[in-house]
Amino acid sequence: MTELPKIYDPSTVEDKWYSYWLKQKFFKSVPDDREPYTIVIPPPNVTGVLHMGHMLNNTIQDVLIRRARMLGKNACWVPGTDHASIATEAKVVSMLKERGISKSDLSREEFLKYAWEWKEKYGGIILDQLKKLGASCDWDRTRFTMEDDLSEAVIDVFIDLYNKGYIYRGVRMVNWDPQGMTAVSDEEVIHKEVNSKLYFVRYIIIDENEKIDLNDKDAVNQKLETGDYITIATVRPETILGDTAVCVHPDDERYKKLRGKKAVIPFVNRIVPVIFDEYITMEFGTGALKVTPAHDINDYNLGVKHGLEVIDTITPDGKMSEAAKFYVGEDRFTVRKKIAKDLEEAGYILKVEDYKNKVGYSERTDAVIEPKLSLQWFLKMDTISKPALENVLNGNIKLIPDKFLNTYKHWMENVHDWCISRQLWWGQRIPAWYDEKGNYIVAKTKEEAFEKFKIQNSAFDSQNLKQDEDVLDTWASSWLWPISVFDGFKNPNNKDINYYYPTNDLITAPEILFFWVARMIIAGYEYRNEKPFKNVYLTGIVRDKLGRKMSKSLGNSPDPLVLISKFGADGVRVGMLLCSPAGNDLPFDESLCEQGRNFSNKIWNAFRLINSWTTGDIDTSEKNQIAIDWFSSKLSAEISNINDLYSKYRISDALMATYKLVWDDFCSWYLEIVKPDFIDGKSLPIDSYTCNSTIEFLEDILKLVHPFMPFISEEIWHLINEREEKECIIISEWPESIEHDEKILDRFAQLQETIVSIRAIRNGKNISPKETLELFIRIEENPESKSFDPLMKKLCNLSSVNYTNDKIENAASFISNNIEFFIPLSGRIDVNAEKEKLKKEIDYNKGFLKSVMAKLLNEKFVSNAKPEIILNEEKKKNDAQAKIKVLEEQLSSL
RNA sequence: GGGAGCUUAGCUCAGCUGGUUCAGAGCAUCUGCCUUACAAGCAGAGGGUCACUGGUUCGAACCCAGUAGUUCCCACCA
Repeated sequence: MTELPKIYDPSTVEDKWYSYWLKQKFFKSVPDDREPYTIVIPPPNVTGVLHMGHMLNNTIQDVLIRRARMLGKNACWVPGTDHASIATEAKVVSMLKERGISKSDLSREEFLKYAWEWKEKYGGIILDQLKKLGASCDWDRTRFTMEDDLSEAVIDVFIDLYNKGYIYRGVRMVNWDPQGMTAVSDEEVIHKEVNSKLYFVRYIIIDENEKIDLNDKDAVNQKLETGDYITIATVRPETILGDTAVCVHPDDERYKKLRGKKAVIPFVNRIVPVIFDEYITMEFGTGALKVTPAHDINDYNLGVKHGLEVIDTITPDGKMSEAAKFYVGEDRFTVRKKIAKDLEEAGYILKVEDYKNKVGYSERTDAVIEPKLSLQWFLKMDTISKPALENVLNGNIKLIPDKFLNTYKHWMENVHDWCISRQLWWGQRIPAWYDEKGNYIVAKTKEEAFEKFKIQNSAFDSQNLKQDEDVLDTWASSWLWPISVFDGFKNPNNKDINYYYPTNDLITAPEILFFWVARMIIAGYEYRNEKPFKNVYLTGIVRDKLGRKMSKSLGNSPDPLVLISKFGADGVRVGMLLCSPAGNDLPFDESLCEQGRNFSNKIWNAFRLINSWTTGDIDTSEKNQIAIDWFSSKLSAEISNINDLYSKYRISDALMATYKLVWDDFCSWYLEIVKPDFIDGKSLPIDSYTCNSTIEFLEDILKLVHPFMPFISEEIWHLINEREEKECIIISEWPESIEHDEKILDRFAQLQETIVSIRAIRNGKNISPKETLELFIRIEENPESKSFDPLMKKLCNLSSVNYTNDKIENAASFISNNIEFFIPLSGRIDVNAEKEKLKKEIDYNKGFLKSVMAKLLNEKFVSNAKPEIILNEEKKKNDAQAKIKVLEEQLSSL
């Protein structure tokens, strides 16, 4: 018997077992005859560091993987990282900036060299951090979305989709991020409500052929004074520089007279047409709209419809362009203030109102998005997305929890074409090649492109084909992840993809349901004609105590590695899972990890107790036999309960059930019954049958605990016994639920109720736990009841258990299962207080009886309710009547 | 502007097709215990008008309608 510390110390244990598991290749998976169980990790950003969201997400994955492994499945968890084009490029740019290097000074190749250096240096950090958590990924399968094979898959898919007619190139209004200097997709724009100003600006109206000298201040003022103007409300006065029309509703009586007239753009003095369109909301603002086709999607559409000029007044980095003619080179927000002031001074502004509107922000850089016309690549979504909708709606792919079905459906039914090009360097470069005239061909290589050009035009001989400068959206590679990690593009019939695909569960955050999950499903059906996963488990968002999202800028996110060093990985895992039902936000608090750590310690000490026992040649007592029979049934019942919870993906509930099984049933009840007495400073020996049974129970319990707490379970597993090299809990068999005896469970539950009542009396009367008590039971002595006597004696510190036909005077009493119990307490009974207590109890039971009787006397109840319900009410009636009778007797005898 | 969800104990959440003493769990709180496995512990106790209002029903936390609060998603109203 080894001396074990009173407090479990995870620090040494965790690294030891993690490297042991690695050494034994327990995480490794290759196709075999077993049923596969597969998870592909949602690849974290290659530049990322582990945050609480990752912790939650990966803990859940590890729990599922470890349990599947124990269930005898071939568990395969594929790890990897995402190149995260815009986020990584931004990081590299700022890193270079610190070193005094500007991106614009570098060639594409030079920049990419720095970027790869950065990736090599920092790219693996997050995966190493996952190891600290205990993640049992098959590290030999680690993939990166920009490694050669995966990039090739992205390019091949692009070409394929282009050839199928799904990809097109077009001028579109895109969401332009002036800070990242790239287009971003609709999904990457976050709309926030902001306080703005609504400027009411007067536009002078003139007749079609009217000549007016707009530099003549007096002439202009006269126009404004005589009312020859239209007032237009705008929140973006700087876009006035790009106005090319004024628009009103054709039915608007106020503006009928404007037909055939022209408007003068203030300040710019450009003469533009007044157009009429039903798009206008007459009630909004003044019912008139200034049209800026280059900088607003609606205006753009109007422009297309009415053949308006497009003047692009804003540069890619958000400054006024040459075309704006004024304020050239100044930032758009500075110009907004300046032009407002200048217009005011020139008398064009009628009034300014406070106004709340929604403004789009870039998810990545938080810059205000500028709608901008540009030439981009798009993926047509309408037809390709159909199977992804159908197969989620029909339950072929399950969303957990299913409350996300509605939003999923809504999104998929209104899906927009996906802008897949990004004006960045870090990522897969678009395989389109241009000749000098700007004609292009989509092809994998320059040579292929050349050949294709030649097929179109045999005289083609341009040697200067240029590849598109843009790269593809990151999601254009991650949407292929479940297929590409198994090389399903390069080699679509390989052993791995055939075995592991479709994967089982995808664990991810609801925020990327559309970004990623939906698109993976689309790609799955397009390229494998099969779903990529069977279940999508959507985790909650980890928030702080104040309900705020954890973020770096708020500084409210604890460092997971610090938490692990404080509470142990097991403790943190339990802490994360304790209150995180699927789809619910998780208000994180360190105290949860503390609870997890305490649980580790509880298990540790249960083991310490068992470990301290010495066996002797003793018969098994009836008391111990009862405990063993009971716990055996209890364990079995709980295993099936826990299995059921897992099957419903109720992971926190499964954890809580495990927690209570260990803490309450095993430690507080079972061990307290069987542990040997302590006499003369020495623990008595225990019979070997009880000892062995207890160890078997402990082993099963450790197995149930293992998915949640891999380290401590493995540690104790090996402390129990010397084991073979590969005899580890991580690959042990998940315990089976054998048939259990409900009667044993019921009888023990009754016993527990009695014991709690006795302890309550002791506590209520302030009697020291050391003082023994006598118990009288008012029934005929019988063997079944008597068998519990030693057990009650031990757990309640009783000196004797007696059976009696009479009432006991001067005793505290209680009723349990319609049996009266007495504990003589001469001199410590307050008769009045007892009377009060009894009266209260009688009142309660009478009230209860009354409500039961009301039901039973109600004809409609008797005729409508199901027979078993009525029977139950009858039983309730009888029980209540019996109880009242006993209580009244007691009261009268006092 | 449209849509979806949520509201149960101080906190975080269970509560399956309306019916068992159904109002629950964990944590926190309070009381008493340093009882040789564990004070990171043991034993016990107190906490709730199930958001509000009405309806359906013999019976409602659960079904229906409305109201309020809250969260999320979608959307091009200047």
